Parts: sequence; structure tokens; C-alpha cells
Amino acid sequence: MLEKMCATCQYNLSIINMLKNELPSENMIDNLTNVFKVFGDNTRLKILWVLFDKEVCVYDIADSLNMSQSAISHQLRILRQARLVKARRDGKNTFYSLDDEHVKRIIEQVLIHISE
Amino acid sequence: MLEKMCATCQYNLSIINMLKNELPSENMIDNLTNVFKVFGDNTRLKILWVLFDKEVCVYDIADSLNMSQSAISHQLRILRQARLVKARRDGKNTFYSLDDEHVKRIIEQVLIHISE
DNA sequence: TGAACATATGAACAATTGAGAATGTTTTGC
DNA sequence: GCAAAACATTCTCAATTGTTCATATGTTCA
Repeated sequence: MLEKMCATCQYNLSIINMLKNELPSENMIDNLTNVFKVFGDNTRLKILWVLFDKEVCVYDIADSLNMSQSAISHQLRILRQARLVKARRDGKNTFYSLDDEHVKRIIEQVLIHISE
Repeated sequence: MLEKMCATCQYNLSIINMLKNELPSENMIDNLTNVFKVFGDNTRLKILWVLFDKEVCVYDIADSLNMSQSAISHQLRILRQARLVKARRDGKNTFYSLDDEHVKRIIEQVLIHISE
């Protein structure tokens, strides 16, 4: 299946190859685990899922997950700080969406892992 | 940069595209977050880093991370249960290595995310 | 301006988690 | 068989984390 890698794959691999021979700094490890910790919560992962292909306001996220507005708002702040989602205010509503394509790619890789 | 995706990239994207339109089951979410939780700890991430390109026994992992054998063993069990590392006994030693290439790919994606 | 709606924040509490200490289990060499 | 080496496991405690409840902030419109 891996006959020939495209530029994207090669670029990605090069990043990890650069680092594989030495332990990264404690700071780099912190940055990495902090991102993983943000993904490691059911509520946050569901929020990301809701935002996969559309922009949604806080109330609608809470509604579709059947949770309180407060709980969702708290988690959205954590997701925002990790730069996984971005917010856009429109009148009384704040609409959230994924900050970049990496979010999908990260979840994608874990999905591939558990589906084997 | 994304001129044309290779088979690997397309396969990967197809997995997430399949799922994006509906909330996954609670069970699927649990499986996903459990993997993220395992990655979300400094000690475990460093262990994975040590194992990136070689097989290492418990004592040597503890030594290179300057931590107790007990702490390392504890985390290795969690990594084993998540199928991120595998163990091979050779006499008195147990050698650990990454269970598959996904481990690298998962960390790789997060590295790409934080390096932007 | 003030009521109504949408969202954010703070404090408190319960649940989870990582590390250390002590102990248990396997394996090797004598 | 026994001692030593290499790991694994159990228990406990301190620290972190997610949720709820109450309250604050911000926005629109009459």
C-alpha cells in the first residue's frame, strides 16, 4: 500500500526524523502532551466532531451534545487556548470552528490506529 | 504544497470523511480519548521517544530518563495495554519497542500542529 | 434604559491520575 | 535449591481535572 509517498507524507516524516535521535527538550515534551491532554476528553472530542465541517454556536453545540451551556463553554476555552478551535462573534452568538486542518489529521491518525 | 495526494494520504482522509457527518458512538469516542490520554503524559511520551528507533529494556529506559524502575514499569503497562508498545522477553530482560508505525505518525501530526 | 438572550467565568466538589514505597514474580548462574 | 537480578504489581497520597451551580459580562432591541 505504501508504494510511493507524496510530498505531504514525506514532509511529515521528515519532521519526526529530524528529532528521533535525541530526547526533545522538556518544553517540547510539555507542548506535545498538552495538546494530547486536550484531545483526551470525551466532551472536547465530541465538540471537535460537531465542528468537523461546520461553524456552530455555543448553544447549538450544547444542544447537540445534550449538555449544559456552561460545560461546553468551559471546554471551548480549553480548545481555544490550544488553538484547536477559533471563535467568531456575530451579534449575540459566538460561532466556533476548527482552527486548522491539523485537528482532523490528528484524530484521523488515532482512528487509523484503533481501527486495526 | 498539496499538489497531489498519494494513496496513503487519500486512504487516511477517507477514514475521517466516512465518519464526519454523524456523531460517533460513545464507545468509539471512549476508544479515541483513551489513546489520547495515554499520549498525554510526559513520562509516557518520553518513553515512546526513547523507543522511536530501537528496542530498549526497562532498566535502560529508566536510566536514560533518570527515573525509577517502578515508575517506568508502571507507564509501560499502560502503553502496552493501549497497544502502543510491545514487549519481548529475553532472559532476565524485557525489551520494549513501538508496536507499530502509527505511534510515530500520531506524534508527528501533533508536532506539525505545534510547530506552526 | 432595561429586559431578554447568549456566552463566559469563578468557586466548590467528586473523580481520576501519576509517583513512590514495599512487596511479589520470573529467570539465570552457581 | 538459593541468591541475585530484572520487572511487575499493589497500595496510598497529592495533584490535576471535569462538571455543576451561581453569577458576571456582553449584545440586541423595544
